[in-house]
Amino acid sequence: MAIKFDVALSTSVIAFAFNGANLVSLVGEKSEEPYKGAPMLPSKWVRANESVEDVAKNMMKRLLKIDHIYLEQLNAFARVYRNPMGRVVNIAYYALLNWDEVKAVKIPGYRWVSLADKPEMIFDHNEIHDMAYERLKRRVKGRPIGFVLLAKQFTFNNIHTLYEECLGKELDKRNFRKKFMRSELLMDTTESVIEAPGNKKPSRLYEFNQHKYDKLTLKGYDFKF
Amino acid sequence: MAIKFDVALSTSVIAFAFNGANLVSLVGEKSEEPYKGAPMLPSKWVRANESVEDVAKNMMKRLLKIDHIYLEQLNAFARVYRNPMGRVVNIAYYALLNWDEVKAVKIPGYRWVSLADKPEMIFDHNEIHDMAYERLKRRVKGRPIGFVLLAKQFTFNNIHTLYEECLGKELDKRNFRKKFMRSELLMDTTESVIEAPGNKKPSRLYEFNQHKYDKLTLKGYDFKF
DNA sequence: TCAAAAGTGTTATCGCTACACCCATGG
DNA sequence: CCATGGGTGTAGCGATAACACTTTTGA
Repeated sequence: MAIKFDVALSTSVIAFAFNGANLVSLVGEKSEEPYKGAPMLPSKWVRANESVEDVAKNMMKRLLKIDHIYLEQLNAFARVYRNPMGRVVNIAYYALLNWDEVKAVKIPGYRWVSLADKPEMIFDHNEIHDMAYERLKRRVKGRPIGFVLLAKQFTFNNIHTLYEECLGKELDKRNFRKKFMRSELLMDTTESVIEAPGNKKPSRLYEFNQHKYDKLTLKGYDFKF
Repeated sequence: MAIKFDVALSTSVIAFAFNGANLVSLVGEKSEEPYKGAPMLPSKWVRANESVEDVAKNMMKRLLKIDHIYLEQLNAFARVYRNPMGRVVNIAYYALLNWDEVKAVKIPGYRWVSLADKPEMIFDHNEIHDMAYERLKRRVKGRPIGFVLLAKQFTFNNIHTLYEECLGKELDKRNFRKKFMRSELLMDTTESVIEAPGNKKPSRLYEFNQHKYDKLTLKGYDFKF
């Protein structure tokens, strides 16, 4: 049977970041008709001679002015009629970003939205986004991804809130700290900060232990909260 | 930017079954040049108006003469040069099959191989297969998939061996039984069989509890062996 | 009656959960 | 000196892991 090169290829990226209080994701808008101006995930066409992952990576790097990004394939979305213009296979990635690196960047037509404020998007992009969030929730349990999402130094509150956000439920402060400390992923620094303007007592700052982190990432461990 | 419909689409399926002693998977061979006769995963081209999942499903149904199959998307394989004939995006699925339903079917050019005997395959099919096996290992822990792989009735030995095979390690007989029983997924039947020709004492047969199974599948539980 | 596989309990340890108060600091 | 969030410990319980002998049956 002869090959028929009659399908178009696109890629979308669901980029998550954590702004200290909420998980946020990047939403763009369509620049052309049809649906011009409608919310959509950051997406790009992929040509026959381009690597899908590279296209996705470069799109994000250009948008966010960063030179490194954590990307993972989410799924291929390939329903026949997902795009009214023709058969488009979308290979979607999900990305985790460090908020400090991206919060200052202003990109016309793009904005960070919390999960609660996520707008209706075109095509099957809502579905893609939902799947990415589900994946994130699972990943949080299986890998110490917190460190990708947090700044180099962070308070215990930061990481505690992050986990609560990702899992969508409250976690006991003491138990959480104990478990995390047992993992030896955190290193105490001697520094501390006043997190919020009104706060009185400063919080200690932590860094993460890259060595331990690499070992755990490799093995794929099990944090069960 | 105008859409370019210049990519070809294919699908491959990694079909696992459990023959009572080993996990096996289905390997075919290429029917045309180049690489005619070379081992490959069961695969099909997908036309612009076809659903990828349907093509995958129907391929397996026709091959194995079954009318239902458990299928799950594994990943999209899309490297530019994965196929020397041109840009082919492969959306791969992994399937779990009941050995009793498929063992008798003889398909020219296809054979079941144990993981140890898996041959070198064309393109990136080795990589696809490896990823499928990794997925299976994770799924075994997270869901009671054993029931998809086993016949309607099975001995405790069957399910014990299956889990050992999937996880690639030995599991204590008594602890395994206790844990599995606690889950209430198994129902004792009054029947028993002589498993192997030489065996003396017959083994009790179990069925699984569909009701409990559905609830657990839904929740996505946690079997930690 | 023997060989072979089936089937069964106990104990020590570890991790999880639930829960409430003191501490340090800036205002 | 007080208000605010930061930081800490313990006890009970349930799950896990390690471990070896008895039972049933066919030959």
